[in-house]
Amino acid sequence: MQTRKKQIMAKNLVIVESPAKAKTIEGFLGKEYTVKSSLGHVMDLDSKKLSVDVENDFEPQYEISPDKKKLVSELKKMAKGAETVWLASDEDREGEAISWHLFKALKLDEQKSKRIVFHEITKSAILNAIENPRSIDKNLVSAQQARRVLDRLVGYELSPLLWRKVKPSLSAGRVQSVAVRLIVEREEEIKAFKATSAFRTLAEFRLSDDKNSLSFTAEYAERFKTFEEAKAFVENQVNKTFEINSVEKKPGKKSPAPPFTTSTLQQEASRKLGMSVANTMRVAQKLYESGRITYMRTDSVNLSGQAIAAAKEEIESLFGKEYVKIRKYKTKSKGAQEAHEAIRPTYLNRPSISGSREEERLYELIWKRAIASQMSDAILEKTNVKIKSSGADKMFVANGEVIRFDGFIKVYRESTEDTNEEKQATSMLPPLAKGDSLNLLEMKSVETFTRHLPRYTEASLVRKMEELGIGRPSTYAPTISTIQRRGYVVKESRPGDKRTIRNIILKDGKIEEKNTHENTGNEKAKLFPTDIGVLVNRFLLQHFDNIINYNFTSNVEKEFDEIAEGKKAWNHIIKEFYGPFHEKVQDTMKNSGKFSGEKLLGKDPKSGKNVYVKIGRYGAIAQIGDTDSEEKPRFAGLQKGQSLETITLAEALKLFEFPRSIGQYENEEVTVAIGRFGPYVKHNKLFFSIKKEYNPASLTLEEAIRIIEDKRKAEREKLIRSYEKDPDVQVLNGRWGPYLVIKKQNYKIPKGMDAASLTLEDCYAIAKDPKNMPKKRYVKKKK
DNA sequence: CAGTGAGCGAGCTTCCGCTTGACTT
Repeated sequence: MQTRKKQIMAKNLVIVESPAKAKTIEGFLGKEYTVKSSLGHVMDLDSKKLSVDVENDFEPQYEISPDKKKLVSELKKMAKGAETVWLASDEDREGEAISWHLFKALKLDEQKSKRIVFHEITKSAILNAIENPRSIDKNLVSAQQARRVLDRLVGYELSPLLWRKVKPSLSAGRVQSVAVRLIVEREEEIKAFKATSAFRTLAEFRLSDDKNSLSFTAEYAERFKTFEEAKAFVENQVNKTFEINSVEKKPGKKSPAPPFTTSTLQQEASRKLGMSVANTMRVAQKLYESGRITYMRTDSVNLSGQAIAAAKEEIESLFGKEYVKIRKYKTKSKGAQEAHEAIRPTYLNRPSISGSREEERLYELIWKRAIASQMSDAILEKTNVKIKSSGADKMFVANGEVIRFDGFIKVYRESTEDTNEEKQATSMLPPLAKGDSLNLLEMKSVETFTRHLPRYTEASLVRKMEELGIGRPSTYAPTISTIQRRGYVVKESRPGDKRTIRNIILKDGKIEEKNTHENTGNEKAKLFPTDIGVLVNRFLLQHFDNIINYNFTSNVEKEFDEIAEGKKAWNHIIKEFYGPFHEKVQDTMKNSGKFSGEKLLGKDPKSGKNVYVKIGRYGAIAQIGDTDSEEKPRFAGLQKGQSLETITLAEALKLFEFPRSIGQYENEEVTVAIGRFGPYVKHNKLFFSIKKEYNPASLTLEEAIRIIEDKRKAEREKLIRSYEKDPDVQVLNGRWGPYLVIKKQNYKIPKGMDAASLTLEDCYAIAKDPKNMPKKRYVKKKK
């Protein structure tokens, strides 16, 4: 085979991290080069053990990652046949370690292997790299090792402590625990927040001598604390005269945002396209693999010279020379390693591509942002107008903004942050001059409330993490799913409350008081902490505040830098940390009791016993009676939506009304109970989930029978075919279409076969073919 | 996920950062 021959004969083997990159680079290099990818790290610590010898200078026990065994042996074979192996992993701490691990795993020869680096995937950059090889930077590798070992020690000592003291299967780590802390603390701030209100007074004016001129709005420079003050003020404005006191014009400008990094892409895709962080990355990966964009996991805002030139050309041809402004951006984020370019289209002369709807929209966003980053400033003219009332001490103020030259705004405008700041409305202003007399069309004093800090969205959490230097572009999305999977945090939409707003309106010389309403506290796809999240955070804060300190990562990063510079030995750094840390872990393990968040709600009126809520082995539970009393306490799980913090005694007592017998059906007892997955009806050993439209507390026998019959009907419709001769064989209709079941084993039905007309023999044949076996799930979660 | 929470005890869970597939009943 052609490729095989080429591989054996290739004089040079180049190894990069990503296969898409390998393909591109192979095109740049001649026949004498074969380019392969390592798919990231090839060696790691065994996940089953601590794999760090804490007694022996913290020697890490690396092994070839189980899913990389095949790849490594393949690369090893190819390396043997090559004259030179070029280790071309990314130029950052992790990349250096990947090269080192490849060197070890492939058993490379120092004479025959070279380390090269490049920051952009262009022919000249690659050729330049080949001209300037170096050797592996062992100090940088040590810094990575320190990072890896520290994370392992923290994660694998804290997590088991949580299993013992809080709940099994929990986890803690340098990054995830801080992410949870951010969300828990934001929620606490929101709970402690008390909204206050003030009255803003807005007036709509028009020039007196020009009935056709544009009307505009100005705000009085004082806000009134009370309704009475506001009312007195507005009443005093009746039949007063208004005149322009001053008009001030100032030039202003706006500059474009830098091209996307992983974090800014996630934020803008969330705000502008409503995409989740994980989805954004999935779609970006597709665009990358199909050669549409550069690498999507990057912390760099840098563009290659080639890209800048292409952007310039594109802007010139689309909008003209005056729209071009070449800019070099510098990263501001902590701990950025800048191994790649910013995220940009591979070809800047393509404003759009064809693909799935999401691919098209995300691509367009990336194109616009990259193009706009090389465009001129928008030139603005800001106007500030002050208006004097004959019946007020302070002025009314109007702000206007006119765009004199649109510049980059022609293409792209960054969306605004979700903050608690009120938007300062600017409006279009008619031509105004000092001394102009104005007619008052309407004046309104409106009650406005202060707002609490916003809850985090996935994307705004990433932004905050980046700001703190916690996590990396490749881990933002996975970290966010981890903290949700562990049950520390939930992403939810919650309806808000209606709030009454008082208004005082002056129109046509008459004063009117009016109440209007606004919706407040409505949340869409925001992150909320759960009981467990709050509890684990409290536990960690109590015992390990140094680790979930917001500065922990940036402090250790400084030490990693010193290791990289050869100023410190990596295991010294680890030793300094581990001594006191490990002692604290052991002390907590021994001397601290269960950390269940137990809370006394009150007394059960029937038995007089104490009623508690706490976190149990499977989640939040209510308990009647004391644990150390002679009589066993009774337990009941809390329902979805209930929380330790908000549950009342009455609500907790209600939970003990289950399981409850509600009658007989087909000579079998029907009971209602609440399980881990919500309320259910039990009948003849079978379970039937109770849907939201029913209330389990008052479920009648009739309703229960309907639930049972509905499920039976669905079951009947599920069955496409069964066979008299062999009752073990069934053709069923599932979520993903028809499938075959033989003795509880599922099989895929090959494409092109009609499920309804399968004979028993067909079924056996399908079951025999290993192709139709359901493959093992990648992420296996089994007890 | 499977409808528990006593008590005993075995056996399991877990980190962060690099990368893609393979896959869902």
